[in-house]
Amino acid sequence: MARNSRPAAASSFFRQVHELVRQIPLGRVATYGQIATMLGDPRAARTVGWAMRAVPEGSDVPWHRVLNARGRVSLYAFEGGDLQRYLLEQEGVVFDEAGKVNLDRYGWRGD
DNA sequence: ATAATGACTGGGG
DNA sequence: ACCCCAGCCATTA
Repeated sequence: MARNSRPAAASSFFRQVHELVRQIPLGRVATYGQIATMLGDPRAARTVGWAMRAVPEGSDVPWHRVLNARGRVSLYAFEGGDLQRYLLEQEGVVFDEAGKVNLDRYGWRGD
C-alpha cells in the first residue's frame, strides 16, 4: 500500500502537467506558460518547470518538447540543453542561428 | 506554519 | 533585437 509513503508531488499539479505534456504531438513544441494556461493557471509557468525536472528518465513524457516563451531551451542553464535540442531536431524541429524555434510554426495548438 | 527555490513571463530600457 | 528586474505559483533540494 505505500499509501502514506507516496510523495505529495505525485498527487496533483505534477500529474496534470505530465499528462498534458504527453499529448504534445511529435515534431511540435509547447511553452511552460502555455501548459500552465491550459491547466487553468497562466502564472504557474515556473511550477511547470519543476514538473519537468521531476520527470524520471525512463518516462514516456516528452519533456524535450517544452520550451520557454521565447522559443529557447531553458535547460542550457544545466547540462541537458544539447540533448534537448538534439531530440527536437530528430523530430524535424528547426532552430535558427540564435538557437530559437519559431513557435508560430512548431507550436502545439492544443490538438 | 514559514522561508527558500526555480527547466518562467512580461514589460521596460 | 537583447539584457535586466519584479512578480507569481506549487513544491520541499
